[in-house]
Amino acid sequence: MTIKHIASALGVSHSTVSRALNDHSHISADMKERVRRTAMELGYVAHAGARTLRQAHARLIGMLVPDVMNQLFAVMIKVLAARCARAGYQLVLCVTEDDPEAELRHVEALRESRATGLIVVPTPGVLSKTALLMAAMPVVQFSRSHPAIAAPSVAIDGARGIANAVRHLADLGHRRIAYVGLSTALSNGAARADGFTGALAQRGLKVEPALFHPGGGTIEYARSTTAALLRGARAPTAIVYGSADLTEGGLESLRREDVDVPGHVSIIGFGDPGWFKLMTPGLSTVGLSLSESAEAAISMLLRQIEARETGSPLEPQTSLELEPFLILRETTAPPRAGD
Amino acid sequence: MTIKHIASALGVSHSTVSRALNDHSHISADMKERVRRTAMELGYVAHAGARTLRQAHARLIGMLVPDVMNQLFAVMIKVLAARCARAGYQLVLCVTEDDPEAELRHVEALRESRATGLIVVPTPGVLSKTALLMAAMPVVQFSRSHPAIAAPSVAIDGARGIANAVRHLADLGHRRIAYVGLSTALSNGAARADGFTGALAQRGLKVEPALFHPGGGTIEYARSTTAALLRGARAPTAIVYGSADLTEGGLESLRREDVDVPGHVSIIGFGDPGWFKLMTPGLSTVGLSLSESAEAAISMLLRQIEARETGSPLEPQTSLELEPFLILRETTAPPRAGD
DNA sequence: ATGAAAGCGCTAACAT
DNA sequence: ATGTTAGCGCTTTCAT
Repeated sequence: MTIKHIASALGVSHSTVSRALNDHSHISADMKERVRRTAMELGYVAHAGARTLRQAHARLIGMLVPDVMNQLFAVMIKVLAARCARAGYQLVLCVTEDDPEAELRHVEALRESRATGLIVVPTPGVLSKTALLMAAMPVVQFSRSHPAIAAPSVAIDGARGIANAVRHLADLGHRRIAYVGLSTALSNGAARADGFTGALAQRGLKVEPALFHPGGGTIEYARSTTAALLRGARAPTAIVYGSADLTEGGLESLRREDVDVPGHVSIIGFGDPGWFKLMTPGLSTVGLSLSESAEAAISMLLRQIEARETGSPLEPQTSLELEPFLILRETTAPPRAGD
Repeated sequence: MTIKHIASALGVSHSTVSRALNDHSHISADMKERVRRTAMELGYVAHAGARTLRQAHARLIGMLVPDVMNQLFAVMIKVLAARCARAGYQLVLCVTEDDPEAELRHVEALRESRATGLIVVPTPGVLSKTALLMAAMPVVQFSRSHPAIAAPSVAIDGARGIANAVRHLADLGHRRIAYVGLSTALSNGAARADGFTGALAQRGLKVEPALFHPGGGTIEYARSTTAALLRGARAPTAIVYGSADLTEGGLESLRREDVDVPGHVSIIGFGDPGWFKLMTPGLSTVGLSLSESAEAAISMLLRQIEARETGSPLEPQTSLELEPFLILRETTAPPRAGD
């Protein structure tokens, strides 16, 4: 079933059918109607591949994330899916699991599909070939950014978020504050770790290596690190977590060891999935504007795409960092007496 | 940059280049190597659209879900993404938000893209045109199923899961057990509600309309229904929830009203996101084999695709229901004295 | 082992 | 307002 079949069924040329289907202005309303009806009756389904053969791009937008279960990325996907549907794009979802090779394969496939644009959470080790391929399309980096990728980014100002948390604890009287955070190999992990050490310095405290763990992103990492921290000789009186997953792991450990929070240790998490407030006691945390940042990234991408299409000059896009805000619930208190 | 450029750069015909790139057996290893190198150097990127013009399908698999934040669907997406990448397919993610019109538009787009197959969580009101379009491709239904869609399904045996929960509570001595569940307009909602009433009957209890609320799927619905239940004249001594989101809403309400669980009411949730065990007290719930069911659905789809490709007869695929299992933690106890 | 040629379904420039 | 024609980049016979 192609436009040619429709054309011969109607005794017109296939270009008339094409124009009618595309709502071209020089086609009579009557003709458009007849074409649409026959297309319907014949069960015609346009061939997207044939169309992209004649056009520059396919109506596809790619999204590369390390993980779909992460709330931040899940929100991004949700918002992007909505915006894509509205703008007539299909969403191709690629999960990298932070593997640069997988990332490359996905970007190659996206280029072969002639995807119109791309939102990417780059892996720590983006390959040069990947960056090269990305240079050929509108791209926005999300949550993390990589110097090899010449594309604007939208992220959370994690340094500010963590610094706020640390200052709050220091002002409460804590001197031995621990950090369990993302690896500094990640741009966002590095920023958050800097926020931690910076705020400590600001309050005249120095980072104790035994309490500083910017070493991983998994629940398991936070679980074991937290357990070790609690058992350590000079245990911290407060712990700050550097991601939502890490917070979950820490909470598991605290629960398992039946630690008194905030009596024994104060805790500040990162991110705010709905269940944080359901904890007993309610978890204090660094709140993030997830959908705002997702929207910002998508708008940025759409602006690039539009500029490319209209050939307009597009003012150089500047990267964006959204402000986190401290949500104080019940897991912070002055340090235990004697500490 | 097309195979023709590569061809003339090498002084060979473009069909040789095509064959070399596709690792055709009649091409010398040397030629393959030279072609690949020049393709590389010239920055050649194959054109997927042109390829699908000559082939039956594009290497795309579609996934239609109502919502990406739901843990069950998130796991499905994660597993599907991994399997697709492994099998050389791209994953097109479509979010329906349970809107049949949106669902139709997505399926149309998928057909136009010549997607190879589709995993779908059907909306309650699947349009006949949607079903018609789906009939033209390998499909498997996930989590829910709709009679208009002639495709096998993989789901959780929610009736069993809920029935187990209810029996456990009845055996503990509860007589006034409430249910807050998904709408019966959904196939899975209907099954779970049936599981509830069936188990009640089995234990010689009858359903009290005031305690039976299979009316919605949102957190907000569970929050308000739970609040009303607790305030009611003949309040329940136990509440069973019919989905993970509903459980979360119920928990919010219980927390807000500072209800003693399980002293005052026993609670059994549905699903088991990691944080359920972190609640105080630890939440008893109906556990599900999420990734097993996701894997089963994908394998089923891949088998259909393969059968279609080899033209083999494919034994009629039978739908699958996975067994849930009760996870008893600390939110169930015998009813309060005097009840 | 390689080349020549046809054609997949569509859009668009150029007629009329 | 509609028709004619020429490709878009690729795979795939059919030749050689």
